[in-house]
Amino acid sequence: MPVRADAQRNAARVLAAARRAVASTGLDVSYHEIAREAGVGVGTVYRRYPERDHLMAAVLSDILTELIDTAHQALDCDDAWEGFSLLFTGLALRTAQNAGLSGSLDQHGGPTVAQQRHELLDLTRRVIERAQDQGRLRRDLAWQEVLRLTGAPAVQGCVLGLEPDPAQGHHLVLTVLLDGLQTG
Amino acid sequence: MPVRADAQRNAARVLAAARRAVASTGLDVSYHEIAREAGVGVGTVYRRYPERDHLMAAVLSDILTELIDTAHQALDCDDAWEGFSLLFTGLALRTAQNAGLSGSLDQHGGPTVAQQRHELLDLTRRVIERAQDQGRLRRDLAWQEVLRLTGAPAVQGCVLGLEPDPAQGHHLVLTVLLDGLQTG
DNA sequence: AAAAAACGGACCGATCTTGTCCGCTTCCAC
DNA sequence: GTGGAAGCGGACAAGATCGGTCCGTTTTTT
Repeated sequence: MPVRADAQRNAARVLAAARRAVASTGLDVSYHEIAREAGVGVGTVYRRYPERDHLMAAVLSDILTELIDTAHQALDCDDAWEGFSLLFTGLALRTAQNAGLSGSLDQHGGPTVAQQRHELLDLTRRVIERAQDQGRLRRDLAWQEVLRLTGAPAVQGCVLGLEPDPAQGHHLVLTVLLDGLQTG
Repeated sequence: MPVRADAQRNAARVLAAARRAVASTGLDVSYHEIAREAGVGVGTVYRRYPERDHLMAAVLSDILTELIDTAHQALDCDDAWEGFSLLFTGLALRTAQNAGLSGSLDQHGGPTVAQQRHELLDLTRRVIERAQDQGRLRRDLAWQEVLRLTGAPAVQGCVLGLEPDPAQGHHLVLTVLLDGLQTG
């Protein structure tokens, strides 16, 4: 007996809703809110993911899959700087969108997530080192340090009450960061 | 009849605790948590600040006072770039430390806070424009945009699980940002 | 030493979260 | 069609947390 059609549809809805909810609220978002966001009952969410960690692992895996794809595209660019910019932008935007995630990837998420993260990390290192080899990217920063900079645009707001324009804001930070990362 | 000694001591404790609590949790931190942090009973906190807005105004005013001081130091520097770097670093660090504040300065905080913010904003604009006049700071960014960039290092964590080294991390982001902001 | 001032935290009601349970609905096989 | 299994939804119980009060106790001052 195959999986019922409505079950499959709802499973997709729940995962998508969970991604949105985690992005806006953080990893500690409640099941009820995810259910509301998905337009299903809480029971459905609990039935699909009896363990909170499984849900979070699914969400994280979803995000990592997209990033890994971007990393492959970056490696396919002939121009190493172009590839680096592409991946750096992708990482920064994802980080910003999922600011609530913090560093808690370790706790939640099983071996799959760990493996995906390792894969992404390896791809990223290659993108960065390649750009450095071509002399386009500052060499005074280790690749881990460059990576850490992708978190910079994850700005929530500003003490000074300036409206954080999400569309232009990110673009602005990224421009200055990339200019700062380029070799003179 | 003068203010009792223990009352004075506790008032200071509460304000300091509130600053710490707001910095780590945000403006919506609970009175109970502030009391716990301060090592006093909740009653004491409520007695001192019956209105939540008054407490938050006190906290914000405390922070703004420090920043205004930094801004004056910046204007005192003969080298405009040096002054800009000083203020930019100060703003960025404070922003990072108080990431939870978001843009909600407007709601909370009375006229004093508003006035202080205005003063800080004005000083900052002068520091930035002076550096641009001396040809040391990129002119393709309006001063408001430069200011917005100070929020960039307010990184909570990284999707990739790299430990966000608070000491070195900030320094790193700031270095690259400042390099990106400098004129070629 | 006694009055005044301040303190602490138990306590109350309201709100929010986790997790369960069961009557109702939807789907699939025949 | 139709019957029964699989899935659904959301009311509900139990626990945590929050804002805010109140009063017996401690501390300070005179």
